[in-house]
Amino acid sequence: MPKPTFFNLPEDKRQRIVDLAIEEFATYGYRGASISRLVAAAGIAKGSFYQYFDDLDDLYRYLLHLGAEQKAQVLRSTPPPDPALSPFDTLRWMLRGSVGYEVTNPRLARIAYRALTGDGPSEAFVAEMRAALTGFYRDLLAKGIKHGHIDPGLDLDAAAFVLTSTLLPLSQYLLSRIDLEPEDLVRPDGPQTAAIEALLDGLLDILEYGMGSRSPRKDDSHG
Amino acid sequence: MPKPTFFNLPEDKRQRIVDLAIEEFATYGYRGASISRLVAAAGIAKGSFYQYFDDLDDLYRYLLHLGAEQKAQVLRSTPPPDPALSPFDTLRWMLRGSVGYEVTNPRLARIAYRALTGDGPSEAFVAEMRAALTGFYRDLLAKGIKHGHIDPGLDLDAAAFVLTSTLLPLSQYLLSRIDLEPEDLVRPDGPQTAAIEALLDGLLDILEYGMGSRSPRKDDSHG
DNA sequence: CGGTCATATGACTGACCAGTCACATTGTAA
DNA sequence: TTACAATGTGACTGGTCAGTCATATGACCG
Repeated sequence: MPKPTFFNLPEDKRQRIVDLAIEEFATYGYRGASISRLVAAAGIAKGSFYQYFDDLDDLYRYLLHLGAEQKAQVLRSTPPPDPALSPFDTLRWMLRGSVGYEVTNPRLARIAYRALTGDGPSEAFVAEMRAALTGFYRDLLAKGIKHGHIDPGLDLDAAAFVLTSTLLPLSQYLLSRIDLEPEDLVRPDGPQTAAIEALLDGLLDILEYGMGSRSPRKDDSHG
Repeated sequence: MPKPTFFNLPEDKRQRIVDLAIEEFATYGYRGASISRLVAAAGIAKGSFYQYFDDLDDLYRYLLHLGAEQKAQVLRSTPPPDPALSPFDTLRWMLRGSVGYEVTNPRLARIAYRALTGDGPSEAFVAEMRAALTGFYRDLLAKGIKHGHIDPGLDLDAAAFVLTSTLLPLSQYLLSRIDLEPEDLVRPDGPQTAAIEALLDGLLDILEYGMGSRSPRKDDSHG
């Protein structure tokens, strides 16, 4: 965590440092980021950086923390669906929120995505965060089975893996497909919003149908 | 591509350099890899490195090329299924081969995986390779529709994205789940092989059911 | 005014790195 | 043996970097 000195900084200066740090990490990745370059861009002395942070890693984790907090706040702004409904209703709600957030904060989203896919402090860090995500999806599906929305014969490991793998890069995929002005994204009635919704529907339809209750479970005797 | 001098090297020396280069990139990533460290480990002079390669990027691309070639060779060792069958039969065949290869060459597989998920020469390089993969899955599904194995109402963009996202990290996921001795993997009747097959079945079942022909396409009117 | 504390500064150190190049060694053919 | 080409070598250059520290600035209080 940053030192008190950092939080005592005037709002605009602190924000400038955060913005430039996001730009630095998003451009060069965790390994490529440089304190020297950052302080030069921010117009502060090298020594000042060390008044604010222990090191680059400290700053990096703070940015991840910031992103997680902002995303959680966006999610809290709309009420979650009834937990008794299908897990895919919950997923749809989560994805609307997180995609909306990430698409309006693409640079920080990119850092967080990379953190979950290998760029980051250590392999263990990455593995830990991914495992947490997979565990969450697993629980969600287990609840879905209890409520009869998910096929009881489902391979939970396989299913949780599919969800993690698919939903994690989703925002990055959408960002790569829609090269557009950020203001388009704010308008909830824009054409891009509709395109995003359509793809999200197509995606969840595949997953929900693939994992949902099946009357006669398909006899799968390959191999 | 490496220079002729590299290919003129005695087999064992060349192999040693390749092995240590794989170790270097797998451990430190594209950005973190160091020529100085590599030549020290390999016991060759810095100058010699430049007799063999233009630079680290040259070596890196050569390793990716090598991995792709080896994987293709493994795939060629078993005949592909009838193209008129379901795309998922083709996928099953591909996955058996590539998972088998990657699980026995985990270090090089890790480099290739990272290359496709952000670590690498440039963002453009990554995007290009991912796009090629997605295009391949898209074509495969399109053929499946023609033969009646895939739902004609399927959102091809969404489906190809799901396949790319799921199948790309599959080997890495399996590798993380099975901490085992490499020799276990060679034995085609080992317990790990069965576990891999089971998860692969569970995975493809979800995807095939989600994308396959549906008699009455589910009415999906969320939103 | 003087004193004290928090903050800002940037020159400096030691480490690492990529890439070069003049020279050494080895292989090969005349 | 000599001559020549291919290959091997590692000290050296110029660059970037993280992290330090003595010093400077400014704010606040007595």
